Amino acid sequence: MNIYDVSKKAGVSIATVSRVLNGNRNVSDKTKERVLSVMEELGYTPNVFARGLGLNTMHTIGILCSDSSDAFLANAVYYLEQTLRKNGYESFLCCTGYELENKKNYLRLLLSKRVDAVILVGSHYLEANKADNDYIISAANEVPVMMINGYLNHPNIYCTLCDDYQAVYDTVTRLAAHGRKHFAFLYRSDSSSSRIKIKGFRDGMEAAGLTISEDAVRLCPNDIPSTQTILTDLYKEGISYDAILTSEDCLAVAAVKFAGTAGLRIPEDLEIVGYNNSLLCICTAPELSTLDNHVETLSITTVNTLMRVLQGADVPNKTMISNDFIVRGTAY
Amino acid sequence: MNIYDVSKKAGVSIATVSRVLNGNRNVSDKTKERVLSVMEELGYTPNVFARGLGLNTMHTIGILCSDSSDAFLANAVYYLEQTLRKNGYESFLCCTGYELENKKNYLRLLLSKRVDAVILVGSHYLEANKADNDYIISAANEVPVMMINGYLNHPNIYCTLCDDYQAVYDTVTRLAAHGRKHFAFLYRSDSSSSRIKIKGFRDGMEAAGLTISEDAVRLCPNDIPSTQTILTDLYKEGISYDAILTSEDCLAVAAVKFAGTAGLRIPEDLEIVGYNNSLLCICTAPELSTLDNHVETLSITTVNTLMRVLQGADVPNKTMISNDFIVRGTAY
DNA sequence: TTGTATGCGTTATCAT
DNA sequence: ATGATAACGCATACAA
Repeated sequence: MNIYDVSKKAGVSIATVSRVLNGNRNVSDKTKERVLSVMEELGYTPNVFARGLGLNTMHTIGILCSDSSDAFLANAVYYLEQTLRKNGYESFLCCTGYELENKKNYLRLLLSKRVDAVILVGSHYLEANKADNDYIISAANEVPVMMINGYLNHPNIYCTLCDDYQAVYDTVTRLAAHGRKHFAFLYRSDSSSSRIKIKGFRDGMEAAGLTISEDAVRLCPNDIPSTQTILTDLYKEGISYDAILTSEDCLAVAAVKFAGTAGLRIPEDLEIVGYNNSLLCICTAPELSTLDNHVETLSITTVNTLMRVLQGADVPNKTMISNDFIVRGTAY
Repeated sequence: MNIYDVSKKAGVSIATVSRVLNGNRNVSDKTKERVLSVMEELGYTPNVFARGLGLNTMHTIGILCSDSSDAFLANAVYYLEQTLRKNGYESFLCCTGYELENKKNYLRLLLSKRVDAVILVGSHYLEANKADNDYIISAANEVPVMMINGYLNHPNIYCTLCDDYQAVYDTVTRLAAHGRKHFAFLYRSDSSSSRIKIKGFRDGMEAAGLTISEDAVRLCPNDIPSTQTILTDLYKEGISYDAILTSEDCLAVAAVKFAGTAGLRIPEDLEIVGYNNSLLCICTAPELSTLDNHVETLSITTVNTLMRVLQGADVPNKTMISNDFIVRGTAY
C-alpha cells in the first residue's frame, strides 16, 4: 500500500498523488477529489520513513528529562507533549537519570534520531562545572536546544525559567518582616536551580540584616522520613528555626511532620514554605504555603518559542517568568 | 556525510560499510578496523530514515497515556521508557486525555508513525461500551498492543494487570474482621479498573455478610477539597462510616482531612485505605495505609512481554500480579 | 494541470 | 571477503 497503488487506482501519476497529499493547489478539484476518495478507500497512509528520508525531518522533538516520575518534571512533560502535538510535532521522550554520562549519551542518541530540536527539562541539565555543559553547546550546533529552568547563553540555545532567585529572596524578606530570625533553607540536590535559590536565600538574609547560621543551608536526602529525622535530631541538639524555606514541596512536608512530632505550632512557632505548588501542598495539615513556579506556563512558553525558532524568527535567548507566593496554612 | 563518503574514504564499497555497521561477520578484521576508524574520523551516523525505509521500522514503541501528570501513570511512563531503551527501543509518548475520540486519533497517529508496538497505560483505555474498544482491536491487527491495567481478550493484545478485584475484596474482609460495619468505597472516575474494584468491594461485603448502604459507593470529584466537602456534608446529615476504601490515594487523603475536621479518631473510629502507594501516603498524619499495585513491576513485565512478542514467541494474553496491603497509620 | 525522472541513504540479494 | 545494484516510498525539479 503505497503512493503507486493510489496513483494506479486513481488513474493519475504519483506526482499528482503527492501533490494532493501535500496540499499543493496545482491540482484540479476533480482529480483531487478522486485521489482523496481512493486514498480513503484503500486506507492509505504515507510512509513516514520515505518522507523523512527526502525531507530529513520527521517533525519530532526530543524531550530529555532526568526523571519523569518527579511531579514537576512529569507535569512539564505532559504540557510539552500536548502543546507540541497541537503544533504538529511528535515527542521522543528520554528519561536520563542524573548521571552526566547518561545525559550525554541520551542527547547524542536523540540527535542521531534526527529530531528537529531538543528540550531539556529541569535544572539538572546544567552542571556546576562549566566545561561539563559543552555537550549541550555542541548539540546546539546541530539543532535548536530549549532549556526549562536552566540558563546557558549560547547561540541556538533558548531558555525559559522562573525567577527562583527573586522568589526565595522575596520570601526571606516577607518572613523577616514577620519577625522571623532563625532561617533554614533545605534543598534536595545540587542543581543549578538549587544554587540559584540558595543565592537568593543568602542575599535575602543579608538584605534583612540577618545572619545565616552555620547549618542553615542544608542538603537533604531524597526521602521525606530521612529529612524529618534530620530536623528532629537537630532540634534535640538545641538547633531550632522559626522559618524553614525549601527547594521542594516534599522537603516542606518533612518539615511539617517534624513540627508535629516536636510539638511546634505552625505558623506561630515555625513558618514553612514549600516550592512548586504540587499536589503535596494540600495533603498536609496545615496545608503548605508554597512558591508556584508555573510549570504550565513554562512548558507552553517553551514550545511557542521553539515554534518561532523553527520558523526562523529571531528569538531572545532567555525568557524569565516570576513565581507566585501561595498562602496556605504554613506561612503567611 | 553518508555511507558513500565513508566507503570512498575507506576504499571499500558501501556494502562493506553497511556490513560493518550491522555487525555482519563476513568482513575481514583488517577492513573492519579501517572502516570503523574512518567512521570515527568523519563522525558518521547512519541516517535513521533511510534505514527505517528499508527495514520498515525505527525500533520505536508508542506509549499512550491519558495524563502523564497523574502520579501512577507518570511512574509507569518512566519505567516503561527506561526499560524500553535498555532493550534498544525508543519511546514515542502521547498524552491523550480522557476523551474517546482523542484516544482514537492519537492511536491512529502513532500507527501512522510506524511504531513497532503500542502500549496503552492505565485502565482508562477500556471503555464500558464494548464496541468502543474496537479501535484498539483494529490497532492489534497492525502491531502488538500492550495494555497496563486493562484487559481485552484478543489476538495480538497482551495485558498486564494487578489484581484489583482481589485486593479490594481482601481489604473488605480484613477490615470486617476488625468489626467494621459501615463501609464506603470512593472512586474517582469510571474506568475499567474502578468498575473491577467496585465489584471486589460489593462481593467482599456480601461475603462478610454486610449490607451496602445506598450511598456507600460514590464517584468523587477530581480534587481533594471537594471530596472532603462531600464527606463532611454527609457526616452532618448523619451518614457516617467506620471504614473508607478508595480507588486512589488522593481520595484517602481527603478522607483523612475530613476525619480531622470532624473530630474522628483514625483508626479507632474510622479506618481508611488508599490505593497506589504513592508519595501522598506519607504526607498525611497519620500516614496512609494503602494497596500497592507495583507499578514498577507492571511496567517492566510489560516491556519484557513485548520483547518476547516481537521475537515471535508465544506469549500468554494476560499476566496478573497481586497487590500488597501496606500497613501505615490509617488502617491495620 | 499533469506526468516523468531522479535523488534521498540505507539494506539485502546477487554475483564474483 | 567484497562489490555492484536493486529495492524501499516519497518529494520535487523539470518537461509537457
